[in-house]
Amino acid sequence: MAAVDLSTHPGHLARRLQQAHSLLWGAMVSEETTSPQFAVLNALEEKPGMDQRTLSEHVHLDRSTIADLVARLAGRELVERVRDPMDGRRNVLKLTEQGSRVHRKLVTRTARMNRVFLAPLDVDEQETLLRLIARVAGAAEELRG
Amino acid sequence: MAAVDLSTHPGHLARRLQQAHSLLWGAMVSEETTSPQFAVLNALEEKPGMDQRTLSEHVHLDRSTIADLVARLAGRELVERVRDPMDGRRNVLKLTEQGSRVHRKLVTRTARMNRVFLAPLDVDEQETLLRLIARVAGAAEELRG
DNA sequence: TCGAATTGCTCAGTGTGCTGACTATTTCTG
DNA sequence: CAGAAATAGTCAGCACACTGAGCAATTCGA
Repeated sequence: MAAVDLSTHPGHLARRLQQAHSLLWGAMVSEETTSPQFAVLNALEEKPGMDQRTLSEHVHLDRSTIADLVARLAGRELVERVRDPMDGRRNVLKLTEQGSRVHRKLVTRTARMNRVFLAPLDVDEQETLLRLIARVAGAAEELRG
Repeated sequence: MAAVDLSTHPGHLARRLQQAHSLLWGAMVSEETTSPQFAVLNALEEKPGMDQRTLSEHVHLDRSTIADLVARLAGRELVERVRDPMDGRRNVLKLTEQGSRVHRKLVTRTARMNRVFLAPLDVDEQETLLRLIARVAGAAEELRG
């Protein structure tokens, strides 16, 4: 059977998009703190005191991945992770002073990076792209909740 | 500083899109053969005899990742990898009989899966989404070639 | 032609991300 | 209230994906 054109395959394109993004992230935002790590810092800035399961739902990562990721952030003392005295199963998470500082710094940089990343498109197209991706991803996430 | 809305961040959306895709891939296409592996099989179906560097450019993965990936495919005897007698640096790659069979089977399944994946959008929107992603990813890839 | 640069691959190390199995704790139910 | 079910987290194992370092083979240039 003949080979297919991968540029019509959303999965392949999604991977390329993410790959391109992480390259630019390393150059323009941070080499130490990755994009998923930023997502975690951002979620904890918004809602301090979350446990890991709640956090994993917020940033759309599973519990194992969150555990690793939080452990790294805790190791760098950007996140504080303590056992909930009310419920011994939960880890309660919040940003440290330093974590908050890092988050603040990255917010400005990611804004700048996103502009550069989307620069090949005009403003209407940028809005369309984000909306369409969100619809497809959202629909798929809903299927398996 | 206040937290930002990650749903306006293309990197975060790209990750979610890819994650949703790989979930559906596992359910509708294959549990053994991943989407990047399919990309490799597809490239080798189109151009047998490629070396790993050329392959890595075709599927937009770096040499190390390709090496791992090809090793796994070779282990499953879907790909044949032999040292080029003309140029002792190169590995010459091609599909085995079995690799070709697997590719053929997955082509039909991925087509079906892509339809389901993009079903939340109408046909115009689907075309737009693919085109916009390709433009952003392509532009970024060009920057660092 | 011989040394230097280039090229292709491999390897170690790190991070992301999943599944499935296991542990500990809490909650629910008879 | 005791046993069962549900919940939160951890751990092992696998795959993807990158960087940077190193090795072997080829090609280029003085």
